[in-house]
Amino acid sequence: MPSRQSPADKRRSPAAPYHHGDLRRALTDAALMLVTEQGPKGFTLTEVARRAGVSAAAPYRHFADKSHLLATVAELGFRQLHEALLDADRGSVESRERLVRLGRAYVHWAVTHHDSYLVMFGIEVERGAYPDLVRAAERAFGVLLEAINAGREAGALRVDDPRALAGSLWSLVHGAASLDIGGDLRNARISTSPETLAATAITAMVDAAA
Amino acid sequence: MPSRQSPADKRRSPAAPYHHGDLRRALTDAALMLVTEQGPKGFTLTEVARRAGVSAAAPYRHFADKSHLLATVAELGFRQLHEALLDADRGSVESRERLVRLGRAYVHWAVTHHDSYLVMFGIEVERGAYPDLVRAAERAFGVLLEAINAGREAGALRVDDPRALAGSLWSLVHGAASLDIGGDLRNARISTSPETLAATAITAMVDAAA
DNA sequence: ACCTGAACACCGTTCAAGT
DNA sequence: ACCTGAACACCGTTCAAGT
Repeated sequence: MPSRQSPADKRRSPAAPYHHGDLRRALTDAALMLVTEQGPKGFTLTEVARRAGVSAAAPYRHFADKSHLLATVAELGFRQLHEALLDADRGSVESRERLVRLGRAYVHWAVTHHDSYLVMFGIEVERGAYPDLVRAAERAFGVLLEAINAGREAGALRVDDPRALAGSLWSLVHGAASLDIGGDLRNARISTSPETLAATAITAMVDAAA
Repeated sequence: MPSRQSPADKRRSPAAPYHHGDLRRALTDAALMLVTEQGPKGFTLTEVARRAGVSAAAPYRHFADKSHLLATVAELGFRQLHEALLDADRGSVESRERLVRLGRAYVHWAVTHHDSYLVMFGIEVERGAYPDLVRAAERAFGVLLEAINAGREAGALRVDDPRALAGSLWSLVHGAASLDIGGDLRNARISTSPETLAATAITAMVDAAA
């Protein structure tokens, strides 16, 4: 039998773990787990509530609707991706090497977190409607932009619109990741890894601007 | 009042337009219309049946499930895209010009048929499970592959794995189209059109292999 | 303030029954 | 052979009612 608990421990009672706790947090945790387990297809608000131990109506106290909860999951994804890019950016000096590393890291994070990635770029969440989400995406994008600007200031890159180059590079890595995740590269019998697909193209693009 | 009809005209009777006709065809037509009207989000098998004038259960005589019908819509999309690529390929001779035109045409078709494109590459339909769909996609991809092979045989392109180059180019155009459709380019304040984003990168990639 | 229970509208899917 | 009608399980969402 469970040991007696003082009133201060009420929130940790096995019978009612979250009802007095941080339900919002519990829901996002459960949502992230559900997404990585079942993918975005099997994602159900009812199931998330079930896992958090609350009724199906409870989430509406904390999120406007299902999209809103998914947007929160997507935001967490962009934060993680941001960290992964910063990690990859450590110690790089030369522009080409730096951009290739960032590209590889982007694709690698995406394919190893494909379910999160699908939520981040899927049609279920209208990204423009969630300012926090847009900001999180922007910060991740900023790592790429900074690498380009650094190369430009160092004279290694000759480019009039850094955002345009960043857009081309982003298109490339997003495309490679998406086609790999969707199984389309395999269906087209392309045996090269999406990381390498991106890396060789990045090399060509950077050299063209050198 | 409607004019009398002979028994042979029964199928055109206003009260029962499709019940004796080609329901399968009527359903794919209605599905395509619904997708282009509401997008893949609002796509409902029940609504498709409603538009075709049949009960919600009727589609199951012709399609295994909702995914199967969507796969058929996706297949039609790949056929259209294939045609658009063939059109763009007419009269091109020089490799670089040819690949840039194909890239522009791909992105342009995608963004002007964004709802079809989302079905073609969305998570609702597991493409690998539909051989006809895979073949249709392969044929469209083949236009790109042929352009690369032609350039290689003409000595204009120096590339050991044509499928790898094709994969990089596909990643680029798919990424540019997807980011544009999802509103992510706008959110990131990238003002360059996705067609141009792709075109400049393609030029760089082809030149690197020249 | 936060959560439950019940309700509503709607969907995907199945199946016995009609023609 | 092809379609209907009714049914089932399940969802997203709302709201009055409980604590």
